[in-house]
Amino acid sequence: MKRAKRAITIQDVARAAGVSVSTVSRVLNDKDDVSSETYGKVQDIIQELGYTSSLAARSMRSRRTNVIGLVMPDVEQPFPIQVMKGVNQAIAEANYDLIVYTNGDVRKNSSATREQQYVSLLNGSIADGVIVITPAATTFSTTSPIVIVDPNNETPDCPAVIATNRDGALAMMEYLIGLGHRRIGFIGGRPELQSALRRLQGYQDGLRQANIPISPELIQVGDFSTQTGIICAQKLLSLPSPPTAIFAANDQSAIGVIKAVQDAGLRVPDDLSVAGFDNIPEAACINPGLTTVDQSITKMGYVATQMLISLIQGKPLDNNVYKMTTRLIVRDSCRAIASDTPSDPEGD
Amino acid sequence: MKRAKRAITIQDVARAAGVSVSTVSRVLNDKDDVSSETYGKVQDIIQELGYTSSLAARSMRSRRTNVIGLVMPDVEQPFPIQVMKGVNQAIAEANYDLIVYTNGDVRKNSSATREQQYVSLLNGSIADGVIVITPAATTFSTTSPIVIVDPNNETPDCPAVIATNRDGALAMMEYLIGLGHRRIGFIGGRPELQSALRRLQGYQDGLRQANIPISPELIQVGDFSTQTGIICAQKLLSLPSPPTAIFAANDQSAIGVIKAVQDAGLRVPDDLSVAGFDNIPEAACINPGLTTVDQSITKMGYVATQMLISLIQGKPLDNNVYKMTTRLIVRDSCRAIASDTPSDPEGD
DNA sequence: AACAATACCGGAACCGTTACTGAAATGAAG
DNA sequence: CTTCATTTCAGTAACGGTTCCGGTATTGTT
Repeated sequence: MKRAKRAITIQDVARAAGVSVSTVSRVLNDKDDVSSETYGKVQDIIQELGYTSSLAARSMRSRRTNVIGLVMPDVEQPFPIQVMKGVNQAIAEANYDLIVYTNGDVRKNSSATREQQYVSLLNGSIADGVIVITPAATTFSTTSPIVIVDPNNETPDCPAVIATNRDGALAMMEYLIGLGHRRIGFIGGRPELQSALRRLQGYQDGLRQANIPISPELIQVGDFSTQTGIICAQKLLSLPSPPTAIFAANDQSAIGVIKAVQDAGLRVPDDLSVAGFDNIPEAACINPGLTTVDQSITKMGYVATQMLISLIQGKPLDNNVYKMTTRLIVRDSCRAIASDTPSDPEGD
Repeated sequence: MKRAKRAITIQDVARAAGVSVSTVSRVLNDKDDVSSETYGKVQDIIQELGYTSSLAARSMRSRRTNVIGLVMPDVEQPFPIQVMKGVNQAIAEANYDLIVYTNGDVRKNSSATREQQYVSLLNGSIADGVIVITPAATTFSTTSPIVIVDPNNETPDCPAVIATNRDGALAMMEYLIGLGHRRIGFIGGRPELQSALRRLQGYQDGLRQANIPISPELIQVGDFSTQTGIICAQKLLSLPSPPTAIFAANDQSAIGVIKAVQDAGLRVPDDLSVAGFDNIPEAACINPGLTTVDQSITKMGYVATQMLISLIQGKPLDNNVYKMTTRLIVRDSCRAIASDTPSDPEGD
């Protein structure tokens, strides 16, 4: 590894090329008032010295860096990772660069002030715009464009991409009820997040729609983690009258439910149906395949990035809020209830 | 969303507090020559205005940012994502911040010059040190510390974390041969990567050790992707004398192999044993569970970060190269060969 | 040939921050 | 009452770029 004492600066290039610093800068930024001869000479020197302009210095002076900032809540969860992939795709196509800002400590992340700090940090200095994933905060103060994925308020006051959480959950409930389930357990997500509340609402609306009374004991408060999914599932299973299906507010929890059920010596879906929400990659490869609600997480990141780039380039948005439609993904973790229910046994 | 016209600078804070800019700077950096009275006043104003210092300006002036840069080859692959998680953990513990630099386009990433660009970009301006994952380049020019995860040369000239790729592959071969397999197919990784070559070497050494001749037709050149895993598996299966086991150079390929085998109407492990390398999370949840080689990917990121932080703080490293030991993970995708081999059928 | 227009380039100011230098104020010591 | 050290702060020069402004040299126009 070569380890230079000092980084090569634009001064070094200028000196080597025998031109002024400002001329080198013009070459770097493809300004037109440079003779092709000088342009070539400077380019050669840049190649030769392996010069890369300092992002810090550049962004400080000219408020344009071609870098997009991404603030991630937690790198352990599949959801933000999936969003990040979508962001990455859009970034690549638009010839921007991506800087991800993240803090490993989960506990710190719920803090809204910390999120604001990151936004300020990126936006004020380095990035032309910022994307924030699943913030705890509901509002941000910023000088450059911002787009929020899965915002934490119902009617976001800044550009955002949201999934139709209630509709998706409702669709799942219609599916489960259609399979004959009447006692359906629900494992919620972190209650401080809007998306979790909307999914709970879909659950409740589904029951109401089918004239099934809502039983509070069937509703558990989770936190989107596998571990808590296991615990909540155990609670539901130990009820005097346990549910015949469990709908978890995200796939991570649902995977926990499947684990708990199998550990209890029961089989999915034969003894209990399990449904999730998100359609993360793991949902397809676990056994049994998880029936879930797809919300095109990667596409959410992709769309958010396109929106942000439009804003950066000064183009107005068609819609300030992009609603990502959800889609029911039927795999093998749910089954029609057959025993002791003399309803309509369709051939399936 | 509040959208200020101009970001708040240290000047604004100084003016509001009635002190000089340099005093505010000293408060920010906890220098000792400031009276507690002034300190409190300035802190209050900072809170009130919601001031965050510009990372760009700060890093330009003082060569200390408390930020660590991570250069990722590709955000689609599980390997770098796993490493990133480990990096993130160590970052959080050490109270650093993390900036990830990535470029979405896979084709661009193999370019060594592009990697160098990213390294320069981060190191020269923003980050106190840089971690590079699975570079195509073998050497980097940099002014600040750098640690490489899975470097692309056998004897790295800069601090690195490497898995014992050959040993791990050898252990897998011993296991497979111990199960009675003699015709073992191999699906390699991207041949320009050192880790892929070392695994191939482990495969060959395993055969040699057991006095099994190396058949070139059993060795396929892959690229670590699931898609290519499928294609290579199909080629191997269509051989006049197909293998009884396939060892893929990574889990992604192995998953492709399982798909291809199942699509061909065969069963894993009954008709064919399949083994992988990496132990990515998916390996545990596919059906059948993939027998693979664990190389503690997350820990690689964790260790690399600790090494980098030591270097940043001026502490010398015990070892310039950290070798991560590999471990055989036996799941359900391999089975002892029973039919038509009158060797030694040990009870297992 | 004289002048205007244009292409090309250098000089200098500035972006927001920190490090260094030094000055005013205060207190201690002679 | 002077002298000197100490505390506390303000002023200023960088850091590495970009951009505006203006100055030559070249070209075009009459």
